[in-house]
Amino acid sequence: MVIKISHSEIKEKIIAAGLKATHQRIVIYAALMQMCDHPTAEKIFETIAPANPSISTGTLYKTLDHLVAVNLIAKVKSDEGSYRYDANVDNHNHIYCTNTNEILDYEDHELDQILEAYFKNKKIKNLKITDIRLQINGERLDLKKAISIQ
Amino acid sequence: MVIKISHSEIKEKIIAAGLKATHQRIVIYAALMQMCDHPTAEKIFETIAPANPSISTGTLYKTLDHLVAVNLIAKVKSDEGSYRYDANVDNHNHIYCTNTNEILDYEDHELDQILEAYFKNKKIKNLKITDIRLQINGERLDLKKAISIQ
DNA sequence: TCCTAATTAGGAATAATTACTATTTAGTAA
DNA sequence: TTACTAAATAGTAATTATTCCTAATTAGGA
Ligand SMILES: [Mn+2]
Ligand SMILES: [Mn+2]
Ligand SMILES: [Zn+2]
Ligand SMILES: [Zn+2]
Repeated sequence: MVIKISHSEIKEKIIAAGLKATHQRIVIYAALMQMCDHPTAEKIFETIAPANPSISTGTLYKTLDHLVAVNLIAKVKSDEGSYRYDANVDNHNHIYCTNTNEILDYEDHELDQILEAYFKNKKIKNLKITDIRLQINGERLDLKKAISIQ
Repeated sequence: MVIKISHSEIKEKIIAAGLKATHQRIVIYAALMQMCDHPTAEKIFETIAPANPSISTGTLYKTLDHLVAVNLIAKVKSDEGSYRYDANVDNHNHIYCTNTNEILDYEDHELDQILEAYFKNKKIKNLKITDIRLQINGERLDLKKAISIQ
């Protein structure tokens, strides 16, 4: 999902999260918001580099860490070597496409409620559950068509 | 869960999976079976190295890949930089402990059935679901005590 | 405007993994 | 048993993703 949001709104979100709204942070956060495919750090770098050739990879990684720390973005595990990032921090699940390496969002309020209800009773001793995420692994059948939730 | 299995049974499992049962593969697979904490490649290396000083990291990684490919073991994503491995390939979920970096098994047949039933109706267009895994993230409260499912 | 801590650029260093290549081995067939 | 061959391995170099380092710059408050 592409999130349509103005430059100044991004600035405000960064400040509200307790960070200085530097040019680098705004650029990186704005770029990730436009990218709906859970990009790697490298992909984000390639996206912002043409217009911002002076932003270094050191800054990119540190900025991504900062944004994760204040919960403006999320770090997503992947099956390849590198992590991927997500501008959507609302509770949602991911579809991992094993043949295309796509990571797609799967939002399903009904399922969230089922799981919430289930784990309300099913206590795990000595563990405070912070969140529960579903990882749906599968194969995209027709590579010419997109995957879509009915 | 520690899987109690004899050396020759391991050998047979490797052959049944279509691989040559070499000393290296038997040692690596046997080691992982004894380790219930989803170890990293490095941890496995440290475990086998004293008794098998000639097994190289190249062989270890290639062997782990082979065992994953034939579905004798599973590669498990982690929040730190390295992957972790699991001798249990039966469908089960993982508890990720954010403060201790433990990865624990969470087996729950009742939950499996709920999810299976749910996704039987909820079709996702153009996707063949291969499996659905739950990632339970949480914090271990008392570091002196273990986490246990009630 | 001045000050200072925070941030950044640029690049070196590290960690995990993969790639490479010469040597060894397992399994098969003569 | 021996010979053969493809597969596997050891040892190590290379690569990839990420982190670390340090001097310079900057943001934002006094
Ligand atoms: Mn998303
Ligand atoms: Mn296990
Ligand atoms: Zn997402
Ligand atoms: Zn497991």
